[in-house]
Amino acid sequence: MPPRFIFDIKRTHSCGALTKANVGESVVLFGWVATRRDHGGCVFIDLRDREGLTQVVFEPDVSPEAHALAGELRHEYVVGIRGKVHARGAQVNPKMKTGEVEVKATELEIFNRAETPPFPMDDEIDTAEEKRLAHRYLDLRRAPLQRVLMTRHRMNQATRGYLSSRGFLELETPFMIRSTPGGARNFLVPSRLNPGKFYGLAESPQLFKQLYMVSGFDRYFQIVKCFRDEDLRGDRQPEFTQIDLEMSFVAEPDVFEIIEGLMAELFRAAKGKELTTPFPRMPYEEAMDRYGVDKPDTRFGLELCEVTDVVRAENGGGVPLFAQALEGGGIVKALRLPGGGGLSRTELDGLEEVAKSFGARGLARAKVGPGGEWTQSPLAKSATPGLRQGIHEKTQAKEGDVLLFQFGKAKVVNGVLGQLRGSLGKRLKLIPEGRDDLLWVVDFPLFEYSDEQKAHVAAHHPFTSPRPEDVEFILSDPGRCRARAYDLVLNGNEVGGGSIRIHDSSVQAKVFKALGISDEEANSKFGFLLEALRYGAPPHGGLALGMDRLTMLLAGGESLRDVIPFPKTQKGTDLMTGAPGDVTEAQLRELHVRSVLP
RNA sequence: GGGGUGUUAGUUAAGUUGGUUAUAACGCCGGCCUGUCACGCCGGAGGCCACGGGUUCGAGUCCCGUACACCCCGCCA
Repeated sequence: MPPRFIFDIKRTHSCGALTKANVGESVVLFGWVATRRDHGGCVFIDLRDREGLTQVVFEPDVSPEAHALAGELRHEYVVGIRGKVHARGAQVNPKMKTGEVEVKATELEIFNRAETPPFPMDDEIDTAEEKRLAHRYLDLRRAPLQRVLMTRHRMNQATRGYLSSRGFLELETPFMIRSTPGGARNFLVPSRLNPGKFYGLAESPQLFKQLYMVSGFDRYFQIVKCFRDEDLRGDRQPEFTQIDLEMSFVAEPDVFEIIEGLMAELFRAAKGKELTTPFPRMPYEEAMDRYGVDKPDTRFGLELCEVTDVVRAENGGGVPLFAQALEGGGIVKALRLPGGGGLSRTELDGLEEVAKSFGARGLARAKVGPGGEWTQSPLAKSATPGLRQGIHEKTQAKEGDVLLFQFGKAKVVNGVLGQLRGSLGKRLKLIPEGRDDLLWVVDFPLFEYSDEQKAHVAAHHPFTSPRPEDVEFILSDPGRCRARAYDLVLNGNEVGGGSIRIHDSSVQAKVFKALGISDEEANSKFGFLLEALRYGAPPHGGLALGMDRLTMLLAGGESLRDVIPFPKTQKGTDLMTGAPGDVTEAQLRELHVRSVLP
């Protein structure tokens, strides 16, 4: 029996490995046919594996058998070849990593033929994402996706290496846990053994990592899946991965130092870039004031400017809408576009549409003329000279600028202008290429008032420690309490968040009370935590990084779907497997579950 | 839950004021070709115009609904 590929003839190189140094060697390559160029007399193929491409030539005078069989090759056939490495001489292809050499095949085996793929396995394709997701295993053959997943591997390895070296233990936590109130909606898993009862899939390992601290493990980390049954976005998937960690006997600077070191490792692993540490820190209030968001993109200016004082000093400045906003306890803010006077009316109308899409009722604006007058503005007629001058001073507006205004409730004003600023940054190309800005946003409020629930809710989560000096206000004036919480922001994206936790059961009980969770409910749902905190819990805190989002930002990608191997669509379906799918009546009966369709 | 965009060969797109047989490129199939690497040349096949209604003498085109995908708001402690 002749020698057989795989069994007797082993692979000697990857398809990305051969160089001039290998000329003259006999090599064995396995891989996929990326392209074929059949000249009749001789046949070229580019053979592909995850490491790259190598040109293989079949010539009748080298091996008539291999040449004949090569005529049958098509895209994506899986083959093994043996042959000798030759220098290409004058035929070098500078576009290929292996372009200085080629392999003249003496033997060819077709391991598997392939149907014509629904789309090409090229680097750049314009095939609809829907089609790519339906055949994700083919999409993943493409080099850009392979590169992303290799980057992800390096990031995972860097995380494990770095955190282990800093004394963290990689410990696991359960996915199937008790469903908890508040926060993200849980996916529910019916319990066959306990009729009518359900597990919730963990939205994060939060409580378990705190319990590890109570147990004395001191430092924990995990690269862990989390599950949230909320509506999807380009940057939100129902199951996603966090780098989760927790530390005992620490305050904020200790967590920051560890994370800054980790981020430096991740940037190095992902794209070989060196970061400057420590990262700047910005209070939440300042972020909202200057940028209108709690995750500011500091790579460009275009900061918001509050002009409420000016309006008040001018008694409304002749603008009834401004005056009304103030009477209602609202604020007035402006966004100055330097040189925005060059924008056409249509372009400005376009901006108004953008603002409206973010929830604005309109977008008052004014072009600043040579004498400081306002033109093309609904405010131009009524605004007093004092108002204009005051606003110009505050915003440093000059001739040729455009001022955009929002007024009313601070939340809406900041929301609209903040999002408008972000969209203008991209649209006007204000973001310097290659720049990465990392910063900590600190001093978040402990509670936020929810209009919908007519109650205070935890701004971060209910286990976040208040600042010690604010503990006395937890029940009397919750809005005043600041939290020991912090977010890590990269280029305007929240990539991580965490806090110093409550390690005192009486403080924890107060927070539950402020959140409107009764003693009974707290004991029933979080009794184990309150109890654990009574048995000697160390001061502790930690943070979780959004691994997918981080990979997207570091490896490049428009959406999380570009960095998750098998992602869900916006409706949470898997176009390849058809999940979620039907189940049988028998399965439901066994689970004591009945489905009631809308 | 709300708003927007889209759906035409395997893929990406074109398709005029509603009017004969729905185009093109790439891919695919067959033939030719010994230096290509976006190989080339010749020939060919391939369509429930997303689905369901409606208007009309006539619908890919107009109207209504549905499905799916994507983007945004709400939501995501």
